[in-house]
Amino acid sequence: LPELPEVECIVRDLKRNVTGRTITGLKFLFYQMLQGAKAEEFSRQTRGKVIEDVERKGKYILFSLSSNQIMEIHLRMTGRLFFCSAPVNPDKYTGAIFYLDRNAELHFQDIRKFGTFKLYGTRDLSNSKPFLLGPDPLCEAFVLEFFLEILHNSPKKTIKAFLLDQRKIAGLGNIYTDEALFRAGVHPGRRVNSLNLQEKKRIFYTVCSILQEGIFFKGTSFSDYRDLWGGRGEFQERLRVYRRGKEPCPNCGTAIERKILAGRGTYFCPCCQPFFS
DNA sequence: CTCCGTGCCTGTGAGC
DNA sequence: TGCTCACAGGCACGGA
Repeated sequence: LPELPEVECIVRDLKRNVTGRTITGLKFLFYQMLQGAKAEEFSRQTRGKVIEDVERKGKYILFSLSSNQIMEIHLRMTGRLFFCSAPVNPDKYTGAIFYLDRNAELHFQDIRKFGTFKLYGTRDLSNSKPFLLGPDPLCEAFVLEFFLEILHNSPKKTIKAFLLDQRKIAGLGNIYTDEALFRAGVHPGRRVNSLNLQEKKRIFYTVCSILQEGIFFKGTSFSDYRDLWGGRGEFQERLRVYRRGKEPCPNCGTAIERKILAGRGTYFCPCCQPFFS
């Protein structure tokens, strides 16, 4: 499940390996990622274009192509990008192959086919989804004062729903949200307006630090995530509550609980993260 | 505004 | 062993 740290790792590797390369061809093996767009048209518009830059907005990957085009890829649940410097046979989950110059290939693979591709002009960028996201928690502008302000604007939301809302903050998913709240000692079902300043400060700090730690350990390969070369991250070994229902809390030994909150399987320690309103 | 359910997909693993 | 079925959670959408 690629969240901000996983997408950041992929984008860093893409920057080093595909920027400056020309897309010499694009072949589709399934079409769900196009969401109704015409494959032929998509291929025609990317063929011959130079990848000038790759960047991340939240969990979106944006390729800047020559002739002022942006290609947006979202990996959703099980999407992967796999780079190879020489041609390889696609596996059964490969949905698209970008042929690059010097014989390199970039394969898009997706078991569940939820991933999406979009293509638009740089002029339309301000109307695109990635531009409508909340602030990136790793950017310099994301300071405590700002976090307190946006929290203040959503008093009735639960803190878990708030952190997962990409219009408030961009990049957190289910794994890093649960881990950040555990480290902050805050129950995921708490309403934002029930949090005191200390708790808000701890959440701010743990959100920032958990994401940086996730990047440092090359992401969470709990199940599906792989890096640009198919390698695994290491952060799954450092998860303290996610998918550890019934196991003892690493702080106090109490059994970790699992409940559905904000529509997701949610893990927390009932002792270290007490609920009250 | 906010919450909730549904749809999109397929692999995994528990239980019978 | 082999079958069924709930579950995994990203985002969009419609309705309460």
